[in-house]
Amino acid sequence: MTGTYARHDIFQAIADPTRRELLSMLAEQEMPVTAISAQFPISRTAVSKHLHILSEAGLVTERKAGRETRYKLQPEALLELKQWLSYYERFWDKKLAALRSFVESGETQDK
Amino acid sequence: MTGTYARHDIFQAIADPTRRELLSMLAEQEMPVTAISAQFPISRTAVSKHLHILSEAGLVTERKAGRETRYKLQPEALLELKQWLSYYERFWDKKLAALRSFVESGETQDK
DNA sequence: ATTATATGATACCTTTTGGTTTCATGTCAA
DNA sequence: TTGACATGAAACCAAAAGGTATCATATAAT
Repeated sequence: MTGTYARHDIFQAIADPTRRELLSMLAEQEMPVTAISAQFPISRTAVSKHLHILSEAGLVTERKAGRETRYKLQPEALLELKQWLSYYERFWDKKLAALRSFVESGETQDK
Repeated sequence: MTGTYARHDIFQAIADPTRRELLSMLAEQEMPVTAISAQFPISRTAVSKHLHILSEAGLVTERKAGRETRYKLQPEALLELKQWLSYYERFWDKKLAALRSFVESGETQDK
């Protein structure tokens, strides 16, 4: 955590397990920093830095409400990941198809 | 890169841009280390380390063939990522549904 | 007005990461 | 069997990452 939050992309953002936990915690409820960090063994400052990284990657939104800052999930940001993944899905689909036809041809031989 | 490759998970593995490039390069063809590293501006050793990390995460397979080691994509490993993502898809689906009904109710009022 | 709360900003520290260079080893070819 | 090629392994390095503690500031509550 560098202090100058220099453009983390979504892949880096979700690489950290703590940040993935943060995302799941913020999926259903909007929460302020103190309430969030109470759920973690690390300091409030550390949690706050993770939240900034997630925010920078567009995965959560920050909203000031009086003296607190409330965070919640911005699920649309995960679309980029979904698209990245979809490119590779065809490769595992291809392998599954190959396996299926192999099994089927095996059955044909047996009959 | 630590030398002792201590269990990288798939999220860490895909966090690095070089490693993501490696994956796309190995998606179609199986390739040996030297041929792979010729495509990158970094040293062969560095590429080799990235390949080990990907291999450890199950994203590529290593196969020794004579004096060379050939790598290729193991696309099934990405299933874990797909499952993680699918949990969040319902959140953005929910938002889309809310938006749609808002737009529709607006149209109703206009008529 | 004064105190307590919620958070951000800084400075600092340690470990991990991504990279390099050099050396060792196994394999192929002449 | 000697040399060239493909890799792995080790030692080392600078920068980034994750974390802490402390200080400053804005907002609420008494």
